[in-house]
Amino acid sequence: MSNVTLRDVAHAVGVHPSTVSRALDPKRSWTINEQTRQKIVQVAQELGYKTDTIASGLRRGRSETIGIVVPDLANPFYAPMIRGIENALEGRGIMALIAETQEDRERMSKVFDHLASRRVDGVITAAARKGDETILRKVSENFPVVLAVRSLERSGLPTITHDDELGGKLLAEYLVTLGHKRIAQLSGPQDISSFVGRSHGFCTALTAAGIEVISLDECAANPTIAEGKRLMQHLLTFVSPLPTAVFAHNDLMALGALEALKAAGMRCPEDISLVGYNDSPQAAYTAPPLTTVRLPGYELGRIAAELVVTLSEQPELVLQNMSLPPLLVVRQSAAAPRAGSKSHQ
Amino acid sequence: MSNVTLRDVAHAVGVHPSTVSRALDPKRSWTINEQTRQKIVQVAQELGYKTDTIASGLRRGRSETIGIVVPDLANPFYAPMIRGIENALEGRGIMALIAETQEDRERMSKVFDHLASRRVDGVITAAARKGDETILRKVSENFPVVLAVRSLERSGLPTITHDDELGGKLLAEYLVTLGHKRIAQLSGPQDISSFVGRSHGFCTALTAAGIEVISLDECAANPTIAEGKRLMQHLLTFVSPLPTAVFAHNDLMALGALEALKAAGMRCPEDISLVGYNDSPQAAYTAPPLTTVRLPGYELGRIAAELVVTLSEQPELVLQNMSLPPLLVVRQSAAAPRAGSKSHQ
DNA sequence: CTGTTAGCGCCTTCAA
DNA sequence: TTGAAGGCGCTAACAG
Repeated sequence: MSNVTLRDVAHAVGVHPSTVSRALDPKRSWTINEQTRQKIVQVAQELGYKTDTIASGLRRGRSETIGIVVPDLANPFYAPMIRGIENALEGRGIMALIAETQEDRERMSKVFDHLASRRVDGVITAAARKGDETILRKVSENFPVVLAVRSLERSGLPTITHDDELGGKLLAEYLVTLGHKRIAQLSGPQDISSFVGRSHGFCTALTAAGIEVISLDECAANPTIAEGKRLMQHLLTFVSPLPTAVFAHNDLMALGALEALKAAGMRCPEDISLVGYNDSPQAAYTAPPLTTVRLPGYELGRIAAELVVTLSEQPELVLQNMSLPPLLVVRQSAAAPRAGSKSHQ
Repeated sequence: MSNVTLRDVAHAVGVHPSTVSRALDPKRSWTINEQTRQKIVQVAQELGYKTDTIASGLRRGRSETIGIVVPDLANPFYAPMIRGIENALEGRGIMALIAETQEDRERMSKVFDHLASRRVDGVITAAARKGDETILRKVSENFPVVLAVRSLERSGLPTITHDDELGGKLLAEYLVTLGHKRIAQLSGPQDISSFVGRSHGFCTALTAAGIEVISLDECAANPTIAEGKRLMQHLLTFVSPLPTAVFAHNDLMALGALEALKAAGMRCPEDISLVGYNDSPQAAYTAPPLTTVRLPGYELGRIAAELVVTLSEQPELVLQNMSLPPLLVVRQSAAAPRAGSKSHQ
């Protein structure tokens, strides 16, 4: 039924397939007699003709497809970003192939193979980790690769990210303002730029305030709920006296930390204040609602999409990397330390 | 760099492209002399040859691509389902094009046009609403369309869903067991099968227990946080005496309802018990943690993916629809009604 | 303004 | 076991 081809339409109208092809392509339809064009359009419509993107792509060397690579589909933070990308794309008739690395380099490698084999016009990846430079650089010889959210030092790849350093600083200053003096952080994997940036901004700001951050001797293997929970348990067990405030490097880890807190009979923010990062869609609905930093995923997605499309059309273009500003979102998971807590010191 | 074609490999080895094509296809490589085959495989590897899925697809009439259509990417409930689908697909070298309808029929129509134009081998849609029958039936003449989560009466389309009726019943019985007698529901759109099923199972069970459900005169336009909030506000304003328990037709709506409750100074579950549906990833982390019904998204995704692949290979196959069982997940958003509340009666 | 020709990269005949 | 030929559906280049 959708096996209607250009030839069928051409035959029905009584013209050559090329003419149909031209008439149906906005960029070339002006070369066609207005009357013939209208007739072609009409007949095409009636017959239910739809351009075969595959065939067209083969001929033109473009697939009108871009890849989106995310670390973890279960992390709700990526939903807005994906949406931003798709919204930017749909107007251009481009569709997105979405794949997940699960923070595993081998998987990532396979994913990029698949995407390459499909001749995508470009890829946006939010899954870059230190050590991926070689793979990504090689891949980017075939099509533009845009780094989103996570950057990669000296990879030379165009990057749309977010000022994690400043975000960490905002959080630190906020906790200091509340009166906290014993402050810890639950670190995400240090081969991911975002977490390095957050950590650095956070620590620097606290040091400037004369406070030394309590960091565990361990980072999360992955920035997930499970790891957040594990690290918080670790902290509760081995750190004494306990901190009055904790910075979990993303909202997912904060959720896990919250769980550990509850399991240990500690209340948040009464006993320990907790802050996260990302302003994931669910951060406003946790118990207590999470104080966090907003990373504008939707906008970031839009921009990354526009960038990758531009690059796919003009590969030589060298564009400046872009960094979006963070926004502190104050909710209820952080409060002033109680006198009782303070006395621990 | 990845412009390595069959011809290049053939040239390098000194054989005909067909031979390379055969040697590299597991299903036909047995026709090839083992030595030549090994050499071809090796050279292909060295040159970095990757099958051009586009060209191959054009020739074979398969794109090794399937479409996933969801109503709302921001609904975290779909993440596990998408993951289930992708996991089932990746072993077969199939990739997924993901698109969102935002519960809008025109968008859905466009999405299917795009997918058809890309010659997908099949589509899994979780976005079906009453009235979509015509479009979907027509589309399914071109490639198999599998309905996931939401069914469509007399559409004749293969469906992997979940027993919403039973889910509603479980919730009703649980609330009755807790001692509730004044019970209301916040209904999702009634042109979506899931909500009809939930509502029906819920009401039937309550009627059997001699309780009449309080239903608002209005349903949610969409099953979203915003609509859940609006309906709960509506209920708090116009229903008197207030119910002691409320069933929000999905977790997102429950979140919104929770927000409205808080804004009105009511506590959950002390003043009003609340239950949701789906067991979305974040349901365990709300305040209070949400009592809900688990809809096994991951499994559902896997099954739907296997089904659509099977159908794409054997279109004539008629398979039975499948319905997965619900599971009541008791957390803390529902409790026995307080004496004070009861006295309202 | 429209038709002709050629070929994108692959795979499926058919022939050797 | 391998080669040759043809064409999937489309569009770019060249004629006319």
